[in-house]
Amino acid sequence: MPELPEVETVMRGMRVRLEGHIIASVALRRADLRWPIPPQMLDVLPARRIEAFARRGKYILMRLSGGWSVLLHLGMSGRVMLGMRGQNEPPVAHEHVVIETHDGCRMGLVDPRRFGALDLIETAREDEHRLLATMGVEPLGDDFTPGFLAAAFKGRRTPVKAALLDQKLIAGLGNIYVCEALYRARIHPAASVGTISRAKVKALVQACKDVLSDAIAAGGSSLRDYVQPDGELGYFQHAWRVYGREGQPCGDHKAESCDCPGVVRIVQSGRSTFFCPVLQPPTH
DNA sequence: ATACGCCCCTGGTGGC
DNA sequence: TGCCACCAGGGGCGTA
Repeated sequence: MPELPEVETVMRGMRVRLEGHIIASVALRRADLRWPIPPQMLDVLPARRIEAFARRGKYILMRLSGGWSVLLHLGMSGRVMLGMRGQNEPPVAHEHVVIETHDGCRMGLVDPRRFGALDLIETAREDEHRLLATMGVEPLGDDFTPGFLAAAFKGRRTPVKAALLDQKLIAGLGNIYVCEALYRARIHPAASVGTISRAKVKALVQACKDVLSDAIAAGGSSLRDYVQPDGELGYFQHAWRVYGREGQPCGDHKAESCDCPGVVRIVQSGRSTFFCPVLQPPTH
């Protein structure tokens, strides 16, 4: 479910509901997600104040008093359920972790496939964490520029789809938004990065930023308030222009139209890629 | 040092 | 209904 915009929106929801609150209890219903959950969370978290939230790529950081941070990744199927402590709540399947605060806020972490991750780290050493240390630039940050991307692409033959998915290069783009960004920039997903013109690189950087900020804006507006009893945010606008539209016309019907015979689906490094064969020709 | 499969795991969907 | 193959937003890791 979550790529950068979804993670950002989940984090904002957590911030609104939990920042400033004191943790009362932690329940680990399962000892492991992708990796073991450090059991010392049970000792460390209670009585600490939730000071701040941050996002790094697709990771959420929850910073606590006393110099501890909780690191959270939602994997493919992770969801954060935010609500109030209740009595007759039906149990939620795959709710592996529950954190409650003194004033009754309840956060459940649901993750059926358990590709997600949860860890406890010292706030001062967040950047040294093995999962964060090698992360690339934030695509919405000032460091992600045409110059940066052109330098990274120079002389390399990696397919551009794979390069954009590489979290060590750019942190936060996933399969859907990469397809959408390549479509907006009119670049074929199999193009070797070293062959992409400077103008196209520039368009690609802008397309990445646009596609992410559009989705964040849609996510924020779809949450009227953050007092929803669940974190079921999913993908906000399902109006993808190419993703999931194999055989259908590309674009968003209104603003764009194309005579293409339909969106094409190919598989690159084991994952589906969708693109328009007319607007994203193999050479340019 | 880079690149590519493999694998982790559960659930939904569509065909027979 | 049942069974089965296939697919799914991620990403680390071992092997070449």
